[in-house]
Amino acid sequence: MLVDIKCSECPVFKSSYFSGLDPCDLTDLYHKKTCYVYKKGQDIYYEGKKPLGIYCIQSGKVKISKLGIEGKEQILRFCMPGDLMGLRSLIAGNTYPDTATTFEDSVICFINKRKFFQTTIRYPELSTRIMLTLSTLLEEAEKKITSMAQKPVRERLAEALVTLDEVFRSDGCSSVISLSREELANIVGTAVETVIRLLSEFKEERLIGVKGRKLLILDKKGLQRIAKTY
Amino acid sequence: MLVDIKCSECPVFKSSYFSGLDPCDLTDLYHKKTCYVYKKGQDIYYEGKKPLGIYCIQSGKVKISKLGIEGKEQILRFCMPGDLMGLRSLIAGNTYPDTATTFEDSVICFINKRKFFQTTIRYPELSTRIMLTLSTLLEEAEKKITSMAQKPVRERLAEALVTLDEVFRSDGCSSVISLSREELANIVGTAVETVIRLLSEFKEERLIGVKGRKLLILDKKGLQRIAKTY
DNA sequence: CTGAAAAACTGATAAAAATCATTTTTAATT
DNA sequence: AATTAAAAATGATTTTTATCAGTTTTTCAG
Repeated sequence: MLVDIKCSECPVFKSSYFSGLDPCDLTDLYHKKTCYVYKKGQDIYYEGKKPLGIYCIQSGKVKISKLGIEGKEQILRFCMPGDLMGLRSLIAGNTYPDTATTFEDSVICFINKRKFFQTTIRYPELSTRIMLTLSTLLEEAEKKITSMAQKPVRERLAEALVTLDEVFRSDGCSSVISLSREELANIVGTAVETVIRLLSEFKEERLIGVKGRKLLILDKKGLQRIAKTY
Repeated sequence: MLVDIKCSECPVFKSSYFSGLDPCDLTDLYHKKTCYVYKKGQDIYYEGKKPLGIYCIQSGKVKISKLGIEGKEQILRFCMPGDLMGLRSLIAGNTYPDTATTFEDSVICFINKRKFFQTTIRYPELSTRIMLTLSTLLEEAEKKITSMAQKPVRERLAEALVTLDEVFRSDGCSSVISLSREELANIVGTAVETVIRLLSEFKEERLIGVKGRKLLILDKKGLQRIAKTY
């Protein structure tokens, strides 16, 4: 598979952070970046590691998680093609506070720190976009804090399924969510058994379909009603 | 009380976002800003309102909260002198996703959108600092999500007390935390009665002192041990 | 295709936390 | 200083959720 393509020919280029660069800078970026192919389940970076640059997802999906009490995984969010990963730590100059793991086979480009900052300085609209991204992530995080603080597990699980549906949907068709029960528990903040019991309830209520590990959202409106996300 | 002082003479100037501005821009900023005096408990902005600029705290403390299920308050964080408030929404161009309420009598300056962006564009290091602030807030928020998901109430309350101690400490002396039990519950995500019972336990264990509404941290290390924040 | 390991599921029980009802204390106001 | 409203505290009870122990199903390497 050809992965080391020109940025201008990248499937995510139009909607990417770099769409505003002029051809010359774009060619330069292409020469400086490095493309890597990752198998499902591989770490791109991990908690405590020093950032050397940023990662841009060409294809695939990535899980961002954090270690909590006694090494228990807390899943924070998912990154999709076109997303930059590791922005935060690169900017703050800290080690990564979380771990990025591919969720399926993925192609991810690496741009080193110096090159990235050079480009950022030249393109103020890139800075603006980064601020926008950080702002959006922060708003989502604070919404999640509120859910965690105030909603019971059933509501949080419904909320998570609705969010996942949006993340995993390809085209218009209803998406298939393929996460282990444990991963669902690590998103919602509950025990695996509780997730299993609640999924059975949702299935009983014809809100979801269950086919082995794969979940199918059947009644998104119904789940949203349970989740109380208006 | 004289509040409409020159930015360069502001008590928080040295450590402020604007410390890098040259004298000319600083004078201009001073002429464009507006100072307001707020009584304790007043809203500076509220959820759903459109941002018209940003707020810079000259003196006082501000509580940032969000409405959750059935209007229940979720307290997200506190802002201190020198902090900018409302950055996020101004950048994202959205209505405020949260409410800022003074926690004590405060003096807060307002800088309108246009002026602020003019300045930001002229000073790349200001953009960088904003990105840094947003990054830090995001990291803290994601840490809090993990706590909410994985820690029992007792640990979360201990954690909140340690954080509050750092927020409210003036100089080196141990700080006095003056929040209602309900507000503590709205930080931690629990019921008021649970907070009351746990505070009694902490008092019993000589971790805190209770004098009416005022709490005194007696054994920060001990609380950190309970909170499991190493 | 088969067997072992992992994941999913089920039921019983325990623990944590919320809710409800009531009393006591504190703070604010006249 | 007395009055009153709000906040804090306490006890009993219920609900929610976690934990434990065991069974069934699925997945995947050989």
